[in-house]
Amino acid sequence: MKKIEDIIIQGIRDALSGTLNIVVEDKFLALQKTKKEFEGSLTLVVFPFVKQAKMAPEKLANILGEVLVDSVEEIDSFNVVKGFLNLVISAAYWKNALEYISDTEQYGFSKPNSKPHCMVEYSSPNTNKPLHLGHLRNNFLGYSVSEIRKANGHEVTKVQIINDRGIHICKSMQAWISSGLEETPESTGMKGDKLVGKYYVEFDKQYKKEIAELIGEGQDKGEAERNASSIEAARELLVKWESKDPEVYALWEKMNQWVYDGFEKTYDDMGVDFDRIYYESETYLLGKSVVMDGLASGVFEQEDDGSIWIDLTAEGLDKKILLRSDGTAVYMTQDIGTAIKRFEEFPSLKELVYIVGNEQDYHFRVLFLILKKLGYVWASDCYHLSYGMVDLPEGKMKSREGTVVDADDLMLQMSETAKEITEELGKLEGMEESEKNELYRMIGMGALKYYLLKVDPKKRLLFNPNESIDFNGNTGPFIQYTYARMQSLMSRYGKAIPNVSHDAGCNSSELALIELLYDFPEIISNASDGYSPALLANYLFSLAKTFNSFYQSSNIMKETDGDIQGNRMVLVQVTAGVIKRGMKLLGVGVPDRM
RNA sequence: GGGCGCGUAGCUCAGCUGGAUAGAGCACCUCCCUUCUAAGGAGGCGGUCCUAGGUUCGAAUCCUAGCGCGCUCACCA
Repeated sequence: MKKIEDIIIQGIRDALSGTLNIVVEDKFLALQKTKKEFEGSLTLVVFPFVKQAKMAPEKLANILGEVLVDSVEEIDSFNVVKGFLNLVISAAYWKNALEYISDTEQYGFSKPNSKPHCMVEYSSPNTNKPLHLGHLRNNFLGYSVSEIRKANGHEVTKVQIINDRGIHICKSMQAWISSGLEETPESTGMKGDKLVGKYYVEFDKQYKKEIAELIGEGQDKGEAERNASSIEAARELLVKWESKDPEVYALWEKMNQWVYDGFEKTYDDMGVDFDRIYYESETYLLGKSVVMDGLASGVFEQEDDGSIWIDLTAEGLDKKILLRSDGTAVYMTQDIGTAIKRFEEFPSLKELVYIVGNEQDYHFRVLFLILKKLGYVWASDCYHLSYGMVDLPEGKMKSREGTVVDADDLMLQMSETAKEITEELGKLEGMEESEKNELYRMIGMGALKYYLLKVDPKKRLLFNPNESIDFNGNTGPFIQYTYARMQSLMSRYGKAIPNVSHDAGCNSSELALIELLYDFPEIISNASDGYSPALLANYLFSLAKTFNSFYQSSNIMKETDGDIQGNRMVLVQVTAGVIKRGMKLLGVGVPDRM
């Protein structure tokens, strides 16, 4: 189906070159949506070429309008306000559009795997702590960005990297050992990640205590932090781990496994998945060897103490360490190795997207620059989707102050809230208990995911745990509710949805809905190119709102004209389809009733 | 201090590569369930778009400076 914008632009171009005998640059020939308070669907701003036309804006707009109405079949009428030419598109065109939408399978989506292969890295947790609210935003974003890109035709590989080695996990190990309790998830009934996290907290407590004691004995802060016996023990574990001391390695494997088991449950609850998992312990050695190669080729330089650096001062950045003097790897080392490994493993890869918080902006600038300097041409295909931190009303989440919002707790709480609200409304008569529970989860998770996804990823996000999350207004449940209403209409209608009738008239609320549905493909494309589930979320909200308005103003079941009723049912069906598939891209399910 | 980012209604946010009287949701106030699910709809109240300059026919949007906030500049991750 030919896009109305293209038809009109062509018409305008013809009118300009014909009647007015001027040629206008393409960039000025952009149509915009007509503002609500004016009549029409699309608007041309004529200011940019009044000079060329040597005419007052209004006169020019009127002339163009008249020519367009005559020459372009799809334009019914026009009106001019100052230099704005508002065009009214014929109902016939919109009915054709509706028919096209209704007849098009997977309307709005592009052919699978028709666009470049893209890898999306998200989640990327450390293995010493359970997942929290920040991870939720990360995971929901990563999943949704991936699904949106798929819908837009990209081949997508979802990956995560697990920071499974390093001093952090050694801290948990050290606290576990020194407790002497031999606690396991089985013996305590705790989720594995929670148990390991508990020991991380305990380590920190003990460590702080020792520091205070050492300071009391007259050491300065830096000394005390270095000399505390627990950190020395943890450091020793790390050294032993690197030399693959069997006992330490076994404990490391055991405790990491506990964490993985715990994470798996959390990922399952989140509804996210991965095609490939990378472990830092598997990639840091490659990183190290690449750094050594870079040293040999002169990209990097070595200090007297043996540490290896890159000097980026010429690029306006600083010097960055790539390998410690004792030869051990830093974060950057393994990230270099991991990126290379990925492009080797997937030769078709055309893009690597990192979903990582904006606190690491600098890290990724440096990483991409290093890869470029090392001569990897794909360095420019790497993109850091830098999302804003999730803040609480009192500021950052701080584990020390116990303000970290745990992912498992929050998800559970959302389902419970959904249950309370649903029971209060009491609309689930006759539904099975298990079905109800599934619904509560769907609504609770819908609220949570939508809440975290509706904001532009790049912006910081404020989360107020007390006010929690709304179920009214611009929310997931609002959209789910609208969908449930549509399902109710479909079952009430009780017969097959007919084809679009071209004879039936269209009221304004129907037209508004068709026009929005018409935008869906462009929204998918924009959300994909801009890595922004928020664009899709806000679109779905306005679609739901527009539907509700239509629902309220145009009674369907009571409509006596069969053609009109049929067209309305087509609208219901098509809107439901767009909402369902759109929400799925956000990772949110929609219920048949609620 | 250097670098990066942000500052729109009481609150949370939309406003894409400049376009009309700056929009939603929440909160507050009016109406609308003997009518397809009121988790809904219709309307009202509410804004010097941080400030000051500049570019432009036109600036919330682009440029410069200032103010405020955040992140970052580790042999941490």
